[in-house]
Amino acid sequence: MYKYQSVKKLQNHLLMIKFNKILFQPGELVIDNVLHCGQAFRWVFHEDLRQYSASLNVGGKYRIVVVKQGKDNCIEYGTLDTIEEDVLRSFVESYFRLEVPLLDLFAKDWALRDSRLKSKAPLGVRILAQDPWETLVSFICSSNNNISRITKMCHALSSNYGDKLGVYNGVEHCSFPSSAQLLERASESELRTLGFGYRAKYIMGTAQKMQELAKGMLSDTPLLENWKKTLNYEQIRENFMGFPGVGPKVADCVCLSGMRLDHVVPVDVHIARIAQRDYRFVSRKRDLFQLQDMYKDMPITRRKINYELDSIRIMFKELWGDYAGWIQGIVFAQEIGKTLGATQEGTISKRKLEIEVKVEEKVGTEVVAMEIKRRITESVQS
DNA sequence: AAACAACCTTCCCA
DNA sequence: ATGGGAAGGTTGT
Repeated sequence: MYKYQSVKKLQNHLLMIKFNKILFQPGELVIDNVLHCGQAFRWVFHEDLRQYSASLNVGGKYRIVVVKQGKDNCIEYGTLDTIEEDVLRSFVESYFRLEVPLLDLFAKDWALRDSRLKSKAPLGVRILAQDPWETLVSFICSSNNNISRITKMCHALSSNYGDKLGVYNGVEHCSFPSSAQLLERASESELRTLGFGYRAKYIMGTAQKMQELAKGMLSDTPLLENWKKTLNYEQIRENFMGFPGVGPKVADCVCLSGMRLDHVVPVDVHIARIAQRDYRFVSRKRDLFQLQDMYKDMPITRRKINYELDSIRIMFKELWGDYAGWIQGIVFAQEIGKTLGATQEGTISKRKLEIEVKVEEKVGTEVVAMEIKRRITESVQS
């Protein structure tokens, strides 16, 4: 009897969350695809509610945010927190970069620049505006690693070393730890016992380096945001590669998904394969010399860069333009397919799901949607 | 500058 | 069932 009541109470509590909507064109944003394409690792999927929840840095403070895909071309968002409605709304808009017109850019710019894209659909895949410090640490975890374990590691960081924020639908949410909190609460050996492997040293080293850079002043996200005000992309990347465990790929991921540098194309093994297989990329001596000259005053970049991969990045930047990183996100998602997510029990299961196709309205016929789906399945298998 | 082994752990697949 | 290989790389030689 009591049990039943408490369950009832819990459900009522859930219902008390007020969801608000943000409307957009059909296909502008497909949450399932965006949150599973390997740029965000701490969203929890609630299968029963068809909702996602996470703790996110909203204006300098981590808060629980809940989102779900609405029925008619919209996202619904809510929170347990006491945030003013317009603050949360503008946060969600900027987190999903809704000011960027994905479909327009795709049709009127990207597909014209690159005829290979004409046969593809953006599938609502967007680049997020994530917290820079969390993005930096998350992608340090990503090196030579699979998404399943990266997800576990990011959750382990917040639940072990972050601040408790509250429970949503049975899932406890914690903030992502600051560099100071990591230094205070974590250690390399403990991280190793938590399964971080050799990345344990990188994470503690990066937290340490961040504290040194801050010199007691601004640190973490505010410090990294300041880089954007005074430095160009190459300088920002040079700075990021000053952290241990951060090479060109990780630095570029943080630039794109944490610093909103939309033209940056992180070149991993898959993008390199696509460049050679689909775009007939061959490195040219002249380009490599040019790059060496460009980086002559950047010692860290010179030490860590792979010139061949960097010239792939530049090829795509020149082909795809100011939003090259967004196109990379779309191409990558189609190459890899959707992989996994966290369920409400906290268990993370590998499940090779097809990318959901929700572009029927836009494209028109179901035949086209089927064709896209078939192509994705093909690319996942290969 | 470029190539290559080593690196932690987990998951997948033969 | 059991073992090699890969996973959105980085580091040191």
